Amino acid sequence: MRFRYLRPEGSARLVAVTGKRPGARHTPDTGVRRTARQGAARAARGEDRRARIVQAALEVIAERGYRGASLAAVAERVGITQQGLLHHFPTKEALLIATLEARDEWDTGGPRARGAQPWRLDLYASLVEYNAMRPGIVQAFSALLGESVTARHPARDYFTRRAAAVRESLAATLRAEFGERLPSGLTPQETAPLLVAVMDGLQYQWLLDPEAVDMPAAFRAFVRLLGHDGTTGDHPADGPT
Amino acid sequence: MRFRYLRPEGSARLVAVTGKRPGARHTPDTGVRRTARQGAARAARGEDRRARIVQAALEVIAERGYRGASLAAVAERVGITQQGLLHHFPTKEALLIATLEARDEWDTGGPRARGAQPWRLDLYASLVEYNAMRPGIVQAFSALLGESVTARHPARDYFTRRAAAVRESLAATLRAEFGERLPSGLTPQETAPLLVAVMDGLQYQWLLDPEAVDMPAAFRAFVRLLGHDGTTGDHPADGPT
DNA sequence: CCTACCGATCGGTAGG
DNA sequence: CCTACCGATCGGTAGG
Repeated sequence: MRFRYLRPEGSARLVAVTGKRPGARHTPDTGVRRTARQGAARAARGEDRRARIVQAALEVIAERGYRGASLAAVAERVGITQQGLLHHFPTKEALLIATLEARDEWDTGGPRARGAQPWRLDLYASLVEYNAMRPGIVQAFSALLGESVTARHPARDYFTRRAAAVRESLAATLRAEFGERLPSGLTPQETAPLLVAVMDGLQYQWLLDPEAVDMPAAFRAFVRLLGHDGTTGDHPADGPT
Repeated sequence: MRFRYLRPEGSARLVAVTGKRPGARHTPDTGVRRTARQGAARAARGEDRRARIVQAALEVIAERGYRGASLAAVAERVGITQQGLLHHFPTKEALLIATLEARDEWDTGGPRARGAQPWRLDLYASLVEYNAMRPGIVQAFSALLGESVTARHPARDYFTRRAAAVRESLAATLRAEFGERLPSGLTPQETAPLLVAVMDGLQYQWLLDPEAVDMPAAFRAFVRLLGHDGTTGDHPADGPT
């Protein structure tokens, strides 16, 4: 499986552009004292390489899960050796952590700011719609969430904290929009875990059978359900997102 | 982790009771012509052994997922060799299939009858409550569901079909209870995938943080949400299950 | 970031 | 030809 949303350019192409072939020794500046300019360029190349490794790790995790993902497969996809990979990420677990952190940065448009104001509810609907356009990332994180409930999984703590944080953020969002009681009669505290469950659960149904499940539409239906107070008629239209 | 809900008796105990020690050769009936009675007892012992292997497989899958589960670990837990295990289940995948089928039998009290009438909605609430008492099984199947979205996973087809079947059954249940439009305004077809998502999604939150998430209460809140028509007051009590 | 490796363990099969 | 296993080991691959 390929994830074009994850790879704007093929790694083989990029290697060709930089004039670097797999198997070639690094540029022959050995023994030459490095200038500041060279150091900066080297650091930038390292950053780029790490980002491409994380992308490749996401792809391999999507295909085989974390336990099934070999460092060799990730390295091959990037076009480096396994030991080259271990230069940037000293252990498999370190690579996983970097991969988990990368998603948070994509989702929030940067490292999550401390004390950031809670999202509005329609921002979650937008996120679900966005996710429907990047099945590779959804697949990787759904596989990781599933694995994370097994014993001593390195992503367990991440998903536990994340779920709690999203529940809290959602409860605050619901409280801001509806107060202490939603039109449906539920409290924000009761509703938040249901919203998280719907988001996670719909992803599995959608990944397994995209034809059968319209994930964004189903999520919007759930949001409608939350706001429905029984007085807006029997046949509500698609309503505001 | 131990699953006392999965193992009413310890396997080591059972071995002692039957007077069979691991490593002992089979009973010395070699060279003696088998009677029909001996054949029947032998077959019964085979059935029991297969059931215990499936239980052990569920435990190991709960701990390590399917890809991480080794046949050796399953065999060790049963107290037989890996080759003894492969006598009963010729491949790892055959063992997985047997494990998946076993859950359906437990959940429905036997192999699912053809054309069985749809469950009532409160039967699903009971199932969620029952599941809260057997975290091991929930953990195994949550891990499998997560893995199943990865490439060429042997349980993918099972989970795809199962989700579709449960959606259909739930839609029929909702149609029988509410007709073509629920009090909330949603249709049975819109609601069914949300119910499946809530059941699956709540399991992950509950497994990761049982203190933070009351799975049965959350599911009951969702069922209330479905039946709520905006006219039952602002503070509905826990309501009928 | 390479070649050259390690201790161990994988799913599955051999003959008896 | 069946069942219920055994001790030993196959060719490959895992993370590091």
